[in-house]
Amino acid sequence: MADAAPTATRTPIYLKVRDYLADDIQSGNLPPHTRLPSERVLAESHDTTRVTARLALSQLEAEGKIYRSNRRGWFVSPARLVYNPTYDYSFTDYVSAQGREPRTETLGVDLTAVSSWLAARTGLAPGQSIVHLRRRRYIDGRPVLVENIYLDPARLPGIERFDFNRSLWKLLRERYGVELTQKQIQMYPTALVDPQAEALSVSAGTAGLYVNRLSRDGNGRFIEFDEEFWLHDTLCITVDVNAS
Amino acid sequence: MADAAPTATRTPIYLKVRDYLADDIQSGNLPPHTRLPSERVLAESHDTTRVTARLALSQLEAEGKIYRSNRRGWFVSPARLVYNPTYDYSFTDYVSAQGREPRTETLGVDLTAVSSWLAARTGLAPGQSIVHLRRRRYIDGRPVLVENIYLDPARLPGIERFDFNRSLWKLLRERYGVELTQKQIQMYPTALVDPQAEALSVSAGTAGLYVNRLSRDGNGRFIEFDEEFWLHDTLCITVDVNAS
DNA sequence: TTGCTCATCTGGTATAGACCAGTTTTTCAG
DNA sequence: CTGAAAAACTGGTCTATACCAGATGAGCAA
Repeated sequence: MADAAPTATRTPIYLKVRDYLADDIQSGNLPPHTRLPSERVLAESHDTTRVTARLALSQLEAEGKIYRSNRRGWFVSPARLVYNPTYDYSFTDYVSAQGREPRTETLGVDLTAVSSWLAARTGLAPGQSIVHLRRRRYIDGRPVLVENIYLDPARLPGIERFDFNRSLWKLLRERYGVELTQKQIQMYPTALVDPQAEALSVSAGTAGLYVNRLSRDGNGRFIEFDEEFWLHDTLCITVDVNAS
Repeated sequence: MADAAPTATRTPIYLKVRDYLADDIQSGNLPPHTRLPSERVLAESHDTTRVTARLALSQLEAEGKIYRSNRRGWFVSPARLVYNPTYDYSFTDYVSAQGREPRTETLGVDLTAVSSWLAARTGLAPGQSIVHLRRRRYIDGRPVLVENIYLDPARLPGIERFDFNRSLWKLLRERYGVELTQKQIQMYPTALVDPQAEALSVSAGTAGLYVNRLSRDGNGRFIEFDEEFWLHDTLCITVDVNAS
């Protein structure tokens, strides 16, 4: 007889908490970058436990509506950056054009050997020297991606000495007269794991988007291979196609 | 003095369990669609609790290495489908070409009115009649996406009476002589929530990839708008660009 | 063989704590 | 006022347990 009560309330608690917060975000009560109440406060105010509150928060994180900052709290995600990987606009141009503030940080430049994986993807000879550039990029002060860029020093002599905190494509165009006319892009959602997760100050397993791009010049010659690891909530990819 | 022990073991338990399973998958010990040991067994064999075992499993799920089947267990993910949304190949062709078995299921066809959101995206008049088609698609028996397709009955008379379990694009080409020459594609990672999550038999919050595609004919006239909700571990998107 | 029941297995949801490691704020000595 | 130390707070990881609901398979009845 205890279960004679109406079974209408079949919605799990964590989904109610999720929807409660989602409404607050949707309505504009919680603008982007606002900090949410702490897990303990959320749990108490919904009369539940931290584990359940975290379930709700993880749901919103998976939807891209909130993000976490290590041991600082949960924050409302800003709008996604609209990003068209087929265009030759630089990250800086994109971000600025959408009213946001871009920043690029070079994490390291070194000369390394082409791995067998990279060789298979690019057609370069395994073991040949290649310039490896690592960068971290920010939008409005939040790190949103890290990337590995591979450039052929034989094709681009002296490339390792430039300032990589600015647009690489502009550099290629202006200093080397290179136009990137053929691109092969691959991308898929996956979790960020450790070298990248740490570089973005997120915990391992945070949802991400992996994008790589192989660029050649008009003669089909290798110019650049770029691997980007994005936080999954930061971008919306667009592609326009006009078939012949 | 208790902490005089070497602090080498700073790796959380759930990451060890994750790596243990990842190795087993990587090495081929656990081929695609194999069921993993149950959470209770995993917890016991790693001398920990179910909560921690679930953390490890969630990590692998986020990476796309395993998937869950509602209350049946955790399974090894098969390879991602390579999918090029700019090409005119049908889902059926893609999947077959990669040695997998496609299946398409029509969930419903109805005549509805163009919503303001759809109008803004497509340029159609708000309120005008439109054919709404819902389908679910499978790879090797696993449901991997649900989609909403909107077609203009004025442009495609009688469209609602065809068999949608086959390729829509072939139908458009063969019965209506329509070629889809302009496409605008948007996509971003997000969680699957309820109408879609339920249709795919996954729990709300499962990671997904949202893709939409607006197609026009050679004259720029609206033909189709398609919204796809994919399980995030099922595909790898590729795009080729040849700039002029 | 077919179809049903039922026990058993699975993951899904939830409670109630605990300690740790960073971050932020407060406090207080100088 | 300044700067360093301490306290208070945050999420991160973890234990131990409970009950529920859907999936599965064994066993049995027709």
